[in-house]
Amino acid sequence: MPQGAAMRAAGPRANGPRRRAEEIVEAAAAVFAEKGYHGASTQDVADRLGMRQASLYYYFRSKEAALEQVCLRDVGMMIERALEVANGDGGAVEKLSGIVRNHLLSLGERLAFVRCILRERRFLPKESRGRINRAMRRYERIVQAVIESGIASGALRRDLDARVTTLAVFGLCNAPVDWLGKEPGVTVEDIARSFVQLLLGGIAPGRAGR
Amino acid sequence: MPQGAAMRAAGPRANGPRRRAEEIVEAAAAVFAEKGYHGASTQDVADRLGMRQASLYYYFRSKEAALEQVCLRDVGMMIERALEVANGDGGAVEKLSGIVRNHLLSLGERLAFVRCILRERRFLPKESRGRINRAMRRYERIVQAVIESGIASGALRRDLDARVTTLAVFGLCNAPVDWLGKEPGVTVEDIARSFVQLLLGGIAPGRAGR
Amino acid sequence: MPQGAAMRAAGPRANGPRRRAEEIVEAAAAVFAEKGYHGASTQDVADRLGMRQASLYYYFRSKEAALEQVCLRDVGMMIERALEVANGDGGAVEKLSGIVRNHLLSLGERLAFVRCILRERRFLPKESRGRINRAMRRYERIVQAVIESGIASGALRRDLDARVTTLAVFGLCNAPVDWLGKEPGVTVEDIARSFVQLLLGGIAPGRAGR
Amino acid sequence: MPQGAAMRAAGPRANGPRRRAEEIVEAAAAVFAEKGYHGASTQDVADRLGMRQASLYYYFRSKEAALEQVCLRDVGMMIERALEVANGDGGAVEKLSGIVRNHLLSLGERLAFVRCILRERRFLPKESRGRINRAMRRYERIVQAVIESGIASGALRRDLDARVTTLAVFGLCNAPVDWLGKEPGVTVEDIARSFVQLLLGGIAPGRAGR
DNA sequence: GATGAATGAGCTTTCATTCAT
DNA sequence: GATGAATGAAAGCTCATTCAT
Repeated sequence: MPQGAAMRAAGPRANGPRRRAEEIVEAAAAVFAEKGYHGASTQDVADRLGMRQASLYYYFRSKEAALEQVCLRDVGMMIERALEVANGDGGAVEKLSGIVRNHLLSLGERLAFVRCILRERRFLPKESRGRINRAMRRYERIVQAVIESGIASGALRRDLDARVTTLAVFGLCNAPVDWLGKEPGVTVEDIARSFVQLLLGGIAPGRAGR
Repeated sequence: MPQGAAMRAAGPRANGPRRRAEEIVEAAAAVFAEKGYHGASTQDVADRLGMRQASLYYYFRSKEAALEQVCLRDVGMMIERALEVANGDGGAVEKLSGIVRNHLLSLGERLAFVRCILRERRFLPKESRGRINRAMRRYERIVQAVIESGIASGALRRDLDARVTTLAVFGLCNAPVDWLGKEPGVTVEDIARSFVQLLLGGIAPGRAGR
Repeated sequence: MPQGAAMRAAGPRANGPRRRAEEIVEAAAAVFAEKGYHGASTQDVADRLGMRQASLYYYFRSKEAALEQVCLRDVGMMIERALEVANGDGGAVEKLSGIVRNHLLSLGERLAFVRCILRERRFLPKESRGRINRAMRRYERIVQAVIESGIASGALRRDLDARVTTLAVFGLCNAPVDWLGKEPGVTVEDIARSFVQLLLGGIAPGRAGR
Repeated sequence: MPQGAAMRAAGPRANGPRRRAEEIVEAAAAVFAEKGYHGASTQDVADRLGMRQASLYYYFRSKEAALEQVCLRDVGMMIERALEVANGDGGAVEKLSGIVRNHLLSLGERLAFVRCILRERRFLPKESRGRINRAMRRYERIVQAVIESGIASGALRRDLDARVTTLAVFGLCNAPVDWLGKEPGVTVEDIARSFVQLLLGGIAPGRAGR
């Protein structure tokens, strides 16, 4: 368990000053992911940091503001990774494989954050929720563009509905959020390999003349 | 609150006494699905029924008990439907198609309930959460058994990992919980057709000799 | 001290149900008057009633709402009394005397309320503050109209500025809010008599030809 | 809050060190007058100075100490002005006019301070409140002495109650604290003239033989 | 069956204050 | 002189729950 132990600061101030805010965002992500935004208290977050609850408010205007930070933290990075792949060389199949693999890698590395983005962002107030949603739609559009161009070029099956396919890809790739780490013997790499295999070829054996 | 006059709805009343409890479960499902279990108050549930908040406690011992009822309501039905298909005639491909279609139909009909089962059951206390989890695992096992027999019989690709494939099927089929009704022009039927198509054949065109 | 002792309810429920809200308004008035709105806590109000603090919120949406009730409670009555006099018989001098006397009587009877109206209403949110201010201005206008008609008729000195005179009358009549009950041997009746005497004749002896 | 860059105002700084404390007293007076002592935060005071909140504590031991400074600041000056007039030449009528005029002038010049003295001093702890109260009573006694001697000499009406008259004079003279600056077209000079006129002659026309 | 009244526990947030630097 | 960081205490408010009626 890479998170349970040893995170109590040595005294007040042990890391750089900018770092403290990030520590809080990380603790908030972990706590919100575990208990849900509304099920978690700011005290829970403080406990995880060995901090007094009131001190959190030195760094964040409100609990909501902390959730917003959590949700914004990695969205940008995931989009950039996807964009790089989408703008790189290779056909639609290679691109999609790359995007899926990257997505699952991010998910494995930053599970708490992704959980918050997917499940807790809806509790944000309208405005900041809008900001996250726009980012997510940008991400979706990148993937959908790859799929559309694949369909057009014949790299993907011509009878696909691009929109539903995009939603399906995301649904599939986000699913591990619910069970990652709980399925013994299943690593992110396993999942990535299996999902790519499944997405591209399906679960039925090759259909020669279809 | 001393708010003088009445508010009794004319409609809902006049049904049997057993029916009232079900109305409450339905209201709770809707409210918990919309606001999250912890984000919803019992007052929210009462409001939706034109009832006083204290009256809910005539029907339910606690908020948690209501959530448990919500989560248990349809799980049984979904399992039965899956079992029927699994025990019926046809190969693994047909069975899987049938199960996916049924699942999506249930999801479309009882969206609020499924949302609660998927997202809110984790807030139940250990014991009742265990009960739901056991039901879900029974459901999964039915599907996994179909997949395993399909792999064994060659109806499905032999290089699949049955466990991950099962998780993938569920991940895919549960995904619409997040966007059903928000994607204009996409019906449950569309989704079912697309998902079956995708699951079985993947998104890349047929690969003759693999 | 007509308020210090014996107000603890015998059990829960001892007075009528509508009465409870009024008791709270009265307690709030007393507490806000004594400690200032921001210096008083809802706990202080609850303590004075032998009630739990949370129970206040069964009757009032917020601390601010309680202050609003306090401020609105007697304003209407004071205006009505003034209107009655203003619309009654008699010259401007008699009317003004009557209004001053009534005002001081109200002030003596409902000291805590008047203190809140005068000192604490400014802490209300814009909207409800506006409501109180409008009532106060209506009150002022009644008095100013009497003064203006008095000046016009010659019942009052012709060289007066009606506006400043009105403000002066109110300033004088509200002043006892700061010391009523603290000046030994000075009753409301004394004050009323003295103020009328002063207002009408001033403190210098009669000036025959001015 | 980790807010990187500077905010030091170019203007205020560069004065002597003693001056800074006075700036703070002035800012505190303005803020306390506007929001009330308990409604104002030390942050509000710091904001008004472009200062960090913690820095205030270099100059003042506590918020209360700042209020005490505010309340003491001008009381002495007002008393001295009153004493000068009281000990000067002229009859009671002239002296009273002078005192009233001076009081209103002070009030106009130092509105925030006077507001705090009148409305906020009651929130001081016993001891320092006592100090202010003693000063106020000294002030009152000076005025009351003038009134008493005026009554004795016949310069003022013989049927007056000296105590109530003193309270009335103060009540009247302090009233503008509530509306000064909000009554369009009314200057301190107007008020002074009107109040003297009113106090001495009342609002009814001269009564020759009373 | 249903509700008005009440409450204990807990929540987010604010704030005056301290202190090392 | 001034400040960033932290904190204890308390505030207003919400909420699930209880209970007499």
